[in-house]
This record gives sequence, C-alpha cells and structure tokens, in this order.
Amino acid sequence: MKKAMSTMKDVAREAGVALGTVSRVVNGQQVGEEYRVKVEAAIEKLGYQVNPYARGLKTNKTNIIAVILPSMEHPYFSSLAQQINLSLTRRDYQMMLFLTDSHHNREDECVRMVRQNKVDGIIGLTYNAVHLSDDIPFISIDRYFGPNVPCVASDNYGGGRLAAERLAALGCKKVLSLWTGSATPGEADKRVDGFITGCNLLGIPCDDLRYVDVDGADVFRDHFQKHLIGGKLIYDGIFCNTDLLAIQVRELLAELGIRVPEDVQIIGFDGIRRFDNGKFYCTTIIQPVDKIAETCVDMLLREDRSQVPSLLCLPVSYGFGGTTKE
Amino acid sequence: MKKAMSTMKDVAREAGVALGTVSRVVNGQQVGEEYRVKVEAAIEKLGYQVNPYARGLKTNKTNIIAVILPSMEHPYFSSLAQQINLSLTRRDYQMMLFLTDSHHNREDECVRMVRQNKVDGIIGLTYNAVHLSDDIPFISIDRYFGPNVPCVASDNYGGGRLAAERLAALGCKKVLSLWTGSATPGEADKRVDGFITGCNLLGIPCDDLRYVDVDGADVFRDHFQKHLIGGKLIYDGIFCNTDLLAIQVRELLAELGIRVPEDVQIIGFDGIRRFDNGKFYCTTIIQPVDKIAETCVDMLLREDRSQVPSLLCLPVSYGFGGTTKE
DNA sequence: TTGTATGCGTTATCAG
DNA sequence: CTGATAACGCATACAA
Repeated sequence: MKKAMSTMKDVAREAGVALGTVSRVVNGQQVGEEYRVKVEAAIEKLGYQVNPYARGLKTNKTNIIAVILPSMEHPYFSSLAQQINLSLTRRDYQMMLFLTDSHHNREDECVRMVRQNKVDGIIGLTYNAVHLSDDIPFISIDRYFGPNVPCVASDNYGGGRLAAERLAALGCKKVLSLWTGSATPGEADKRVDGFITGCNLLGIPCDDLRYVDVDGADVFRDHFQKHLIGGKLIYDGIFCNTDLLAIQVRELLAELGIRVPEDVQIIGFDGIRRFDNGKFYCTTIIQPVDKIAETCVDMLLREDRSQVPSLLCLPVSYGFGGTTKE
Repeated sequence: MKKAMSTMKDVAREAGVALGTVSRVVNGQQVGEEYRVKVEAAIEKLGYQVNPYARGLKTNKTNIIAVILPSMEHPYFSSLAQQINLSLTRRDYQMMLFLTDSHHNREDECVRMVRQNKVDGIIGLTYNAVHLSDDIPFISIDRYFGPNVPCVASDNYGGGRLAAERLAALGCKKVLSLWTGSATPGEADKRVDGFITGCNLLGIPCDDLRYVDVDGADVFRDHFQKHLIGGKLIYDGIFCNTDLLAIQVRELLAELGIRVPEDVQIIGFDGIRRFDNGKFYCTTIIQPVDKIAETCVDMLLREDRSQVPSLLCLPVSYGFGGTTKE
C-alpha cells in the first residue's frame, strides 16, 4: 500500500556509488563530475527526497521556525503571520504556527510543545516571559523581556509623538490621550507616553485617560459627558492607542452628537485596513508589519547572534483615514 | 554553550534501568510500578524530552499536519487557519502553515516542500489539483478534485437555495444573481446554481450575470444602468456569490441613488464579520468555518480512512446584516 | 515483565 | 576524491 520512499542507499545502489557520495551530491559538496551525473540521474529516476527526520537527527537542525501568536482574529496578527510566513519562505524555512488564546493560558503549553519540537528558532508575541533564550533562539515581538531576549517592535514612542505633531499641525488646541489594554506591560504602552511628551513639547494641553481590561469605549462616555460645553467637547483632538479604540470612540462621539473630524479629530494606532476596500478605518499611525516580520526573521537567522540588539524599533508612518482634517 | 539535551540513554543510566524500559515508560506501555517510578524520577531530574526526529525516523509518524492556504488576508482564510489550528491542537497535532499566493504559482512549490517534510497529512485549499493522495492523506477544502480526494465544503448549493427562499419570503418579485470569481471551478460555484434553481422552484424570475477574473463590482454598472426604470432598478433582490461582492454592489447602487434594503435587498455569501464590531458586512449566508475545520481534521485523522466520503457539505445558515428588510 | 540488539536514513569521520 | 563505517536517539523484535 504505502509506496516505500527510496533512500540514499537505494540511490547509491542504483548509481553504483557509495552512500557517502550520494550524501555529498545532495548537499552540494565537491564531487567528481561523472559521479554527480550518475547520482543525479539515479535521484531523478527513483524520485528520491531526503528524509528530514534522519537529517534532523544528525544535524540537530531542522528548517522550521515556530511562530507563537495570540490569535488570528485581529488583522494585525494575521498580517504578521502572513508576512512572517513570507519572510521565512524566502529563506527556505518553514513555519510552525501556535495560537495561544484559543484556550486560556495556553502560552506555557505552546512553549513546551515548541521546545520539544526542536525547531531552529522561535518568533513570539507572548505575554508571559518565556524562559528559554539560552535553549532556542527567541525573538519577541512587541514585548521587552530583558537584555538577553531580542525584541522587535514598531517605534511606538515615536508614533505617539508623530500623532501629537500631526494633531498640532492640524490645528488642535486641547487634546485627549486614550488608552485601553491589558495590565501586562508591553512596548505598545509607549504610544501614549510618546503622545503626551509630544504634546508637552508642543505646548498643547493634554488629558490622559487609561483603563485596564475593558472592552469598548463606553468607559469614556462619562468623561466625555462631563467635558461637554454647550454640546461641544472641550477637546478638539483625541489620540487612541489602537485603531479599534479609535473606531469605538468615534461611534461614541457620534452618539453624543459630536462630529468627526469637524468638531474633534481622532488618530488611532496600528494601520489596520478594512477588508472591504483596503482603506484605513481611521486616521492612524501605521505599523510596518512587513518590516517587523522581516526583521524578526533576519535577527533570528543571522549568523552572528552575539550582535543582535536587545530592542529594535521600526519607523512608523502617518496614514489618513477620514478622522482628521486631511 | 549548547547545553546538550539528555537522551533516553542518560535517563536509563540515571534510573539504573535498561533503555527499552525508559522507552516503554515514555510511551505509556506496561511497566512495573517500581521501574516506572524510578524512570519518571530520572526523567524529571534530567528534564528529558523525546527527540521527535529520532522518533519520526523510527515510526514514520510526526504529529504535524500541513495546512495550505492561499493567504491570510481574507477573513475567511484567517478564520479557517484559526479554527484548523484549534482543532489540531485539541488532538495534540501541530500545524505547519503554507501560504501559496505570496508568490505566483507557489502551490507546486508548497506541495513539494510538504511532501519532503513527511507530515502526517495535508489540509489544503488549493486551486491546482495536487496529485499525492496515494502518498500522504489529503483533505481538500472547497474544491473537488475527484472521488479519491476527500473534499470538505459548505453546502454552497443549499446556501444559494436558502438565499432564494429568504428573498422570496422578504417579498422579492424579480431578482438578480451576480457572480465573480476565477475560471478555476470550485465548490463555491454551486452557490449561484442553488440560487437560480431556488428561484425557479419558487417561480421568481431571476437574471444571471457572471464575470471571470474581475475585481470590484464596476462590471455590473452598465447592466444596472440599462435596467433602471424611472430611477428604480427592475430588480428588488440581488444575490452575490461573496460578501465582498455584495459590499461592492451596495456601494455601486448607492452611487446610482438606489437604496438598500428599501429599493433592493442584497444577500451575500461567506458570513464575514467586521473587525470593528463583529457584525456582518451585509446580510449573508454564513459558512460554518469551525465545523469545516473540525471536519477536515476529523477526516484526516480518522483511523479508518477507507470510509471517508469524497465530498462532505456542511450546513450553512442565514445571517442578517442590514441589506435585507430584517 | 525487563534487558539487549538492531535498524530507521543521514551526516561525518576516517582510511584508501 | 571516494568508499566504508560509526554515530544520531529512539522503537521494537527478540532473548532472557
């Protein structure tokens, strides 16, 4: 039933050469021309393919990278998966995908599986610190764990400042910084830090609101209602730490009868695009997902791993999405 | 530098037992209680983990399934990836992800890599028939290749009929069926077949328009303009073979000053949800992505592979999304 | 029940 | 430059 795959031994016999010679041909080492031809013919004839398990057993090297992501539901994550896959493929690496949030606290389990699987490296966007950097090369995305765990992220701080600058340039006189997220600290927290610093530098008064572990923008309703004067908000600019929050804030403002961008301008963060038309959901600071992916792969596969930086921030850019005055 | 992983031999020595005994403990076979205890203690102490490559070499079985998808950009695909990953994880399988459309015609290359990688099975949403069903178990999604390649899909035909029935129940008297897609035949083509048949059965006149390899709904503009009477479309119901098309058609109709759903009701197909609020983009026929994923995995991992059907269609459902009269 | 020995398909180390 | 041979870590048939 199961057509037995032919092995190097078969190829050697077929070609009338020694086993080692076949191995050398397969691995592109120096081999006499006549031998190489014979071996290649035999390989072709038998449809030989190397057995990665036998090879992995010897070399302790597979061409597999584990990628650990929270889920596939957020466009940022699926986009990351896509780009990492692309970068990996270009270098003839394969991607083993682990999703953590399907079950609660699956991260540890994932890490266990990954360790057991003898992958060549790990690219992970994880919340808990994974202690295995001495074991398997690990690149963290968006979360800094310490000097010995390289972390790749957007220039979140710079993005926050950029948002402040744009809002200022667009004429804002008093702004609000909104943040929702998890208690776990991450690089993305620097977004509001950057924004607030930017506002200070520009001399623009800025209020700062943060809520942990809430979903939706409803928690801000109260604040908005208390800061209405004659039906108008006292802010003319709002920075949200994610596009999703920005969208929800816009909805909320609409309910309160406040126009965007006429009354108040909003800038989000992420650069998520709508599925239906490819446009931004809102004016936003765009994360360079492709660069992040490529950088992770590059750092992971780099020969000289002693030189990798512990934190690498990639430049973000401004994207117009209708919630600012162009 | 590289802390050498301990092997079964190490465990055996540590526990003072034979190599085979350790193997039996690891694989959960019958072992004397005192031995088991000693071995488990040694395993714990040494932090032993089985080497999947050595094991794979012996057993010719890895716990890896290759998943081949066109991309991660369409929510249907990323959702599929998510659900397949979940189903696989539940059964302690791992997922190797291949994306084909990053480069043109990467399918063959993917298949080559997959074959070489000795995975236990393949779940693929591919356009070209992949000829390897006798080699590695293969489950196809949404594309029927023949009786020996099991295919899992939504009940596309039934979904089309369902759409016709709903439109009829919502009072439509004359409808239009719109289709855009690739020339490659797929299960999804049955959507319009089902819709048209449904209309015929219900005695509702139905026009049928199909365009190959176009993007956007602009190709239908001309048809719409020619079928306006006094600014009103002669149709009061439109079925689109995808949600994306439905969204674009709605845009187009808006440009023409036609109201949805007052003047014309639209039903799409897929059940894609908006990222910002989780709602449907339009009224739609929902594909049971989780069921599809689970079914694929189930069929692939089923012991008795002689019993797998060659085509399995999963029930779809109706989802309201604002483009019909509730 | 447990210990021993062989082989899975490669790569790498030797001699020739 | 090539041929033989020893590991790699594990599962298993066989012997005890």
